[in-house]
Amino acid sequence: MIKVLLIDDHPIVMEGLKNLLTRQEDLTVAGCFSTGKAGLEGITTLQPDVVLLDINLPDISGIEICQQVRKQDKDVRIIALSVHNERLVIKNILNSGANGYVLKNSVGEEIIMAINAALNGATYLCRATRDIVSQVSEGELTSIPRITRREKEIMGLVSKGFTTAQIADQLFISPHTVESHRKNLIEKFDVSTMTAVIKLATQFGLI
Amino acid sequence: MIKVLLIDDHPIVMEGLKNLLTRQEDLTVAGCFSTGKAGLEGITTLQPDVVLLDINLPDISGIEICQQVRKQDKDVRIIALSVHNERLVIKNILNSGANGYVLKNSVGEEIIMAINAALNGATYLCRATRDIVSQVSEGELTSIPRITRREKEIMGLVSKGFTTAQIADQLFISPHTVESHRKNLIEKFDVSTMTAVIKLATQFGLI
DNA sequence: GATGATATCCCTGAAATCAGCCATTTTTAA
DNA sequence: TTAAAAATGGCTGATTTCAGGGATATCATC
Repeated sequence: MIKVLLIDDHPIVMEGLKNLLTRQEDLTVAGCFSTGKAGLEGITTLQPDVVLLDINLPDISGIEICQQVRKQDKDVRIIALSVHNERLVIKNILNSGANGYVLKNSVGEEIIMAINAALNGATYLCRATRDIVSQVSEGELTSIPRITRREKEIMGLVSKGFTTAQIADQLFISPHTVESHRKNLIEKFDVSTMTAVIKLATQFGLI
Repeated sequence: MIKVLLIDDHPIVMEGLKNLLTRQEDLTVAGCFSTGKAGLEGITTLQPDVVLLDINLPDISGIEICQQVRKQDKDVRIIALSVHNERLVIKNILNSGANGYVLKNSVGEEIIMAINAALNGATYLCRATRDIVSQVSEGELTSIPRITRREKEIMGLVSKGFTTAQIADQLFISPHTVESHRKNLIEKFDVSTMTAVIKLATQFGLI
């Protein structure tokens, strides 16, 4: 019996996954967790064979969870779930040690296939994702950067339409400092404008 | 027996909803649709009592569906489902004639409560949403603007980091025209920068 | 104690955006 | 068919952002 663990903060999605998995005779749902922290502990204590992991979690990002699990040298198979079909996410989650990537708007069969592929040591990517990956040469894809608390704060204010000067006023810091954070963000995301930063950050659930 | 119709493009969410609803003895799932177009037809032919409607659909937005149903003078109850908890969305969906708003990360019981409230002629808002609405005076909330195809195209390119001149080149139009579109977008979204436009557009699934 | 990451601050000049106007043509809807 | 909406193009000037260099203080971790 293959033990599957679910990590997703949407109870309805969780319900759907549970329903889907329990229909499979060779699978059993070992545990369900709605936060990254609880999920990590669950992986340690329950020792599942496969983890279905939502990327956008309220506390820790799925990517970080992936990395932490891999650091612990566990050979559990991880299949990432996401609503977004973005190059950066795909590249990053796979680099973090995931064994599959399935969009939430894919059909249930795809998830079963992803689980089976992962168990066989393969990596399953849903159709739309596969196209993207094959289109792009590896070098083009960069990683989702690690963002500091202050940078997150700046992004939030920028995305609300505040200018550098206004943000500086609100945070009681110099406009120069805000400028520095902007520049760092543009560099970290490897883009050329803050608009692009905001789009990515919004998609990744960073703001 | 209360007939419920589901419109959502995520099969897993659909599965979860179906599972949740069939556990209720007084409810029956009359139909499931994954696109707005099919959903609208379903409402006409199946005459459900309640519709659970995802806001972010691939073809027509949930808000437009709401408006169209109301224009046809149907007294079906509509409960909006969304992952986002944004003022604009809430205001707009309620103005479009929805009888409830539930976030997808809320528990199943909330959806049942929303259905019951809607059937009693009440409007149910999940907790997080209620707070937002009560915080803000009606006047502060504006509407999600209607965006043209060209404007959508411009937003997409802006969000990728292209400058006005680069976009003009790509679309074989004058930079002045691109400027016009930018200005219209900023005005339509009632914000002061394109960064804010992009954040909202991303959240609303417009790009 | 050293190292690295974070947060703070400064400068200049080029490039881009935004605000405020207006006008024409084509397409769509009433 | 008439009116409204969309897409196109234009101008000026003020404001803002971006690129490119810096520097210093703090804090945690190793």
